[in-house]
Amino acid sequence: MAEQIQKQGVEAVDRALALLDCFDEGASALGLADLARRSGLNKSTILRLSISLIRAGYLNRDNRGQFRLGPRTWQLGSLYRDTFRLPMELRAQLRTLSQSTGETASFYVRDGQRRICLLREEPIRAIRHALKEGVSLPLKDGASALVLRAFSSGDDAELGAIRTQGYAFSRGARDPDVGSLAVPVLRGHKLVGALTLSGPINRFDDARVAQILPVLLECSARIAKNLVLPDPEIGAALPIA
Amino acid sequence: MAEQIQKQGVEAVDRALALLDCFDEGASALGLADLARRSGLNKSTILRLSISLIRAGYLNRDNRGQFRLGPRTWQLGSLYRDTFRLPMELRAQLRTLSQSTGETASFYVRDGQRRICLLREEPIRAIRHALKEGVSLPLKDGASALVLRAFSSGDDAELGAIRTQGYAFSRGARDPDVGSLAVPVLRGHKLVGALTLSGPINRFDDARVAQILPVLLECSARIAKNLVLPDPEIGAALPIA
DNA sequence: ATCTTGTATTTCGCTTGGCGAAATTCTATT
DNA sequence: AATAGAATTTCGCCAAGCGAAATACAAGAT
Repeated sequence: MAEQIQKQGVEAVDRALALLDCFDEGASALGLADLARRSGLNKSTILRLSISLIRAGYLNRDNRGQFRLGPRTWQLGSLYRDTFRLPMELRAQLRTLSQSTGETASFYVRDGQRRICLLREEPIRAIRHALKEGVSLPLKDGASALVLRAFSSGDDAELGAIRTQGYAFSRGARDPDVGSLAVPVLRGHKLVGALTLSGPINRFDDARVAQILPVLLECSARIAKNLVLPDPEIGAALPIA
Repeated sequence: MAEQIQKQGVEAVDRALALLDCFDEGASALGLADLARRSGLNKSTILRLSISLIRAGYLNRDNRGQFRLGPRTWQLGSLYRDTFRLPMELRAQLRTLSQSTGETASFYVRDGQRRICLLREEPIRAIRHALKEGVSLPLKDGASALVLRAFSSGDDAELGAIRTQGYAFSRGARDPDVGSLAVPVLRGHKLVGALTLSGPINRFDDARVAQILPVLLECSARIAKNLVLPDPEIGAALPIA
């Protein structure tokens, strides 16, 4: 009774993608040895895989032979973002929202059983919620998670309350230091994403919420007005299982 | 003397990445059959490869079984973008630049023998230069290409002129309908990228250039001032050969 | 209800792609 | 020159993964 884990997929591809996973904020350039250490792969394997990755533009090698991410990642990512057919002013809206409230404004979309931070704008302020674009978070806790679930077709349960009040508020649910307030952005009756304001928990009390909620709602309405009509028919993807 | 093309890299990886290439503006959701047609791969191969791609988040299947790009693409892309350590206000700067001039403002970086449009902001105007973020263009023609080459270490030749005048202007070099004006953004003496304004060729005559060049230069200076000091040591990547 | 057509998924035996230890070459540093 | 650390190439063995074909599923049409 050795291994019961079901192996599926294509090994070589798993490994190649694992190489890309080696990069992160702190490591934007990695030598062959670094990559080998981080990925646990044999150097010759890495070299072989890298040929394919480089050819396709996902990876690059600079002057010194260091590996770096390639431009294709950004291109593909942009394509993914465009999938949601968001109005191009959305970013500007987030920015004004962030400036007028002094908190981090972000836009989340649902992807299967996760939520993705598609866009984000931070205020210029010492203490603020630092949030990286692109991060994938669980759909379990947090104001945006609640909104995304409450307004998704299918999913429902006791989230009816949120659906009627039209917003969600959470204090320290996912991260004990963070408070957040989220409202849905709808195209007709279909959910597009969640518009969220978040910051240090102590700044998010009931009084403050009462103060910023109207701003948030008004912004959401403004965004919805600018959504192009053709519905991309995205529909919540199936759980990645 | 059959085939002389040198085969290298890992076949399975090439194929998996080829799957991702099947998606584009017009095709954000593809059925298995579509994918097979576009990629030329066997359906069972696609299914097998897709398991790995889905597991890693590069691909997704929606309710109807259609394939879509997954969130990891955006995450990786954002990581690539952050590699350049650009000030977060850069986007806002582009926006004001675009608004005050009425043309498309963009920021290009060099990546090997190509230039990548990292960020872009378009004006709200009937006729404008539509440019997609993430696109990779040759380093041959266009104002931004000239700037990127003129200010890269190593590369030089007769581009000295551009280096001394501090900007490049091009009319219809790459695309016959487009005119563009570009200036470098420098961190110390090292090139970070090119700041560019582009639009329909007829709006880009000498008089106009004289008018917008100062705005562009001033914007570049403002951006440079906000660049965080630690140089990421990017260095032009080697040609993809 | 029964065909029909298009699409998706699973099976399975054969073969070739690709694995990785070790040898080799490159490039600093002392 | 000598040493060491990193990058690259070689090559024989074997299982990973290929794909044709069979099967299952879904949606109209009759």
